[in-house]
Amino acid sequence: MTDQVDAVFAALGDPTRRRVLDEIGRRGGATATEVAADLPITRQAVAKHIAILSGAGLVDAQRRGRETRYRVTPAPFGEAIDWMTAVGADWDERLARLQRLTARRAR
Amino acid sequence: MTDQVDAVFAALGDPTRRRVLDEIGRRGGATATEVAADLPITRQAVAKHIAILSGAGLVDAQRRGRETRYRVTPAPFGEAIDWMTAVGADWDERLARLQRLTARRAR
DNA sequence: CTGACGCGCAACTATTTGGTTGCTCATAGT
DNA sequence: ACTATGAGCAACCAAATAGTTGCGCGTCAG
Repeated sequence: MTDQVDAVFAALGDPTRRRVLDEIGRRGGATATEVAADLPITRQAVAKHIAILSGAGLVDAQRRGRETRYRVTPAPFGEAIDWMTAVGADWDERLARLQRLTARRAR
Repeated sequence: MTDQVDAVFAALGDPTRRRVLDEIGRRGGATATEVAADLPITRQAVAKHIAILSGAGLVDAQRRGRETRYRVTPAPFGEAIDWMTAVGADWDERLARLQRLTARRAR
């Protein structure tokens, strides 16, 4: 339960990892080597990051032939947002509105 | 700019740190020693975590006498949510709705 | 004034982790 | 069949960091 949220925040905690996810999202899917081309790190480093993102359920792999293409699956974001609104809802009217919105979708 | 988002996600990346923030939020404000009482770590460790949370603007300190009481200031959550919705909006209808909501409040 | 309580700072340790290089394996193209 | 491209190990390195102990300082109560 919180396990999922843990994984999501841990995954998003690293800036490089967020850039990787961003890149995959912006392209509407990409391979590890494609992403690595736009970042100052090696393909293996990207692969590691993607593995972690995948572990958090934020990314979805589908191998076709010799290439593995990844897509963003932002569903787990919902729980992360839920947690944030739960912690801060009393303090901020906008967060309270978000809470109402996300609470309805829960389950 | 992204600096703020960086700090927020980095701060939330550690599970213990989220528990600290959670504890402060649930109590509606707390001191470092109070939080440490409920966690399996020392007061100093908690203090360090709070320092990082404070650096991210997620927590607000006010010293009164010999005790320093902290409150949650969840405003920075907004940018974090913005980032998430931006990455995943195409893929998830609920996120798209969140994006519309948060985009309006930007600035 | 004195003792206790709470905070902040500094030094040090151990683990995590982001990144690299080097290799092997499978698939695609010629 | 041969070569090149892309992915998946595995071992290794360096830096970051979560946590500890120890100390000194200000503040409240008797």
